[in-house]
Amino acid sequence: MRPPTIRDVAERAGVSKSLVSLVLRGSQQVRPEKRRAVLAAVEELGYRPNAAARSLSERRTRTVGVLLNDLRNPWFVELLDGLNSELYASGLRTLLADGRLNRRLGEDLTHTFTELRVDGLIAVGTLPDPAAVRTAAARVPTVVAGTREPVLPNVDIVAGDDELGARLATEHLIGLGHRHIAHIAGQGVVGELRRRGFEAVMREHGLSGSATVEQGDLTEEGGYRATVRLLSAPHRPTAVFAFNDMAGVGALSAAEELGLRVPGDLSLVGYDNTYLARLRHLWLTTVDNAGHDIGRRAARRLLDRIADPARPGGVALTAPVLEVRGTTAPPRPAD
Amino acid sequence: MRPPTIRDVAERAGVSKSLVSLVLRGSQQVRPEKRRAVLAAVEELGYRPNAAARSLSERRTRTVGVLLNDLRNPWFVELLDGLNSELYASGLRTLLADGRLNRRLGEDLTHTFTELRVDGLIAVGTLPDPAAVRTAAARVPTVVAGTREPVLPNVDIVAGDDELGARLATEHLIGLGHRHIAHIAGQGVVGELRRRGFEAVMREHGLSGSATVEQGDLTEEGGYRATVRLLSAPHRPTAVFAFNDMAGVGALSAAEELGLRVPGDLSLVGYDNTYLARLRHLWLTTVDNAGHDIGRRAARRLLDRIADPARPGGVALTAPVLEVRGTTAPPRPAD
DNA sequence: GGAGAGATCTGGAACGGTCCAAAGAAGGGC
DNA sequence: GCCCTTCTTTGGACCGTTCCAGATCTCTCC
Repeated sequence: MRPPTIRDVAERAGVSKSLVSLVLRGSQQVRPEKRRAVLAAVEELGYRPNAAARSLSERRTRTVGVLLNDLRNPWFVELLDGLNSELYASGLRTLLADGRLNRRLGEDLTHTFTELRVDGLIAVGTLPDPAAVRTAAARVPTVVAGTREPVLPNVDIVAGDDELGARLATEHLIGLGHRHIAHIAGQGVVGELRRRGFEAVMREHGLSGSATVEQGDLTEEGGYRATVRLLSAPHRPTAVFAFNDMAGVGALSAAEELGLRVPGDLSLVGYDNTYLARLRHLWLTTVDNAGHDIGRRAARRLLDRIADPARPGGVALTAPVLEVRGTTAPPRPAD
Repeated sequence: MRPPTIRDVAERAGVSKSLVSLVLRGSQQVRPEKRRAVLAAVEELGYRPNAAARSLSERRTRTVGVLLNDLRNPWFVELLDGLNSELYASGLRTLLADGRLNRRLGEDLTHTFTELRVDGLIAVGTLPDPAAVRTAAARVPTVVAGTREPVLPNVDIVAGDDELGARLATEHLIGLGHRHIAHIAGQGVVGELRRRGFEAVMREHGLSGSATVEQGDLTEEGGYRATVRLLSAPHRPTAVFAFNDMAGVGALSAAEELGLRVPGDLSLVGYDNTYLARLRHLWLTTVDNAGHDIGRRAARRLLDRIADPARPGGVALTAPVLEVRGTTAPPRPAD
């Protein structure tokens, strides 16, 4: 009971397998009656082409591998959405691998992708093993999306302008009248860039002295802990700019627990404008990092790179936009 | 500049391609020195087997297709996680397709999977096009996870016991002393089952008269709207059991906006125990639906079905557990 | 009626693996 | 030294497509 092959179809339609192949690939050089005969046979047998055989022969898979850091991070999912839609429109399917899940395996996921001979590779976010991306990029057209590293010879980078985003958030808080502002920092290059933007703006306004940076991580828990530390310090900040929305929500909880009202006693800005920030009950002021757009641009870059693998790599930054919601306000006049 | 093939490796190692194949598949029948020579050649050439060629010849792909409803739903992601880990352990890789994204395409995703000749198929959640699952299931071993339909001849179903979960939530509220309880209903079979569980328990306690059902959907927005309607009615409920956590969070927002305190003035229960419910700032009492566990069980079912495609389909339900957090309390005595 | 030009159609060689039957090598017993 | 058995190794068929060179058909024109 094997699935029918192109030969079965040919036999049924009374033509050669080559003609079936022509029909299926939409050739114009086929007489209408033969075309109909072939299509009828396809229908009757329920024939489906075998993708493995096709890609073996064509030497390409029309498939792009996506190496993702963490599916639980809503921002990545949004990026993925943009990526998918653009790639799909170009007839490429997408193969997803979550690196977090298989962290132990390290390089293994790129191994899988190279064995599958994917036509391209997209690395989303900071990955556990940058070396794996390097070796993969030597074989397959590769684009890095949503982060700024690793920087590699023939690899494009598509990301948000994190430094600018951090500047927007900080300027907003200063504009409201805040002076003593804290930043909950993230990890990796992205964390570094956002911190740098924060510090630069504080410096420009002569507020370096009242700028605090507390290390957190990408989770709610990390944001919570960092905020507890910040708010128990002798001279507490009146505003907190968190590395991302998750950390921002953690900060919200900490403030509440310590009896501070947001935004009355404490202003709060997140980052990414995930659906978390849009939940009415949180309604977090945040920086919109345009995940969907970044995904689409990464896809287009990859298509260009597949067409011309040797083209020099470049960095494309998307400008983020501040999204003001309910967690920011001027500080208490008494302050 | 083609990637090296098994023949290149054979030539370099001074053996036949068959021997290379044997070494790579771990045969014990190879003399150690030859094995070493082959492995050295593999290393030097950077050889990677071609998955397409292999699956063409082996007539299987060691790949499972996962048809997902919506990656934005955290519960599905958790299920996926369980699925992945179990399948990976059995040497199967996972191919993910988000049906929501490609809704217009309808059956197209199962088409893709059948063309790829995946060894198995997992349909997660209520899918836009159940007919597509039916036709796919006729060709490929299939398991439905996280929902109760479609019921098909040779298809297993692995899901949470939604009716039981709803009963737990309702019993909890009644146990706290609530009498007038509302349910925000979801869509599809799952919505139906949870509503049924709610209504059954209310009836058993002679509270049918004070049970209200308001239609919502799976989103925060839907939960918000439904709750606004519920709370503006003349005889407002003292507790709300929402179809899922998202809707529960919407309800939380609505209550707050109308000046009701949770859980003081209104108790609230969600469903799924997603990370949303675990956010300290929300701290939602909810029903843990064991997504990870369901994923693993679905994977095991699929493995069994791949081994014996003709085995009769069955339904495996996981018992959910109530997770009491901060949004439920006894009603105001005055009530 | 035949040549020439297109339009259609076909056989067979890839593509890169797996697997099987059989060849070759090595060891054991007489 | 020879035959038999057990290990190792190998050539070649096959998996289901695509693609190319050439075969065959159909027309048109002289």
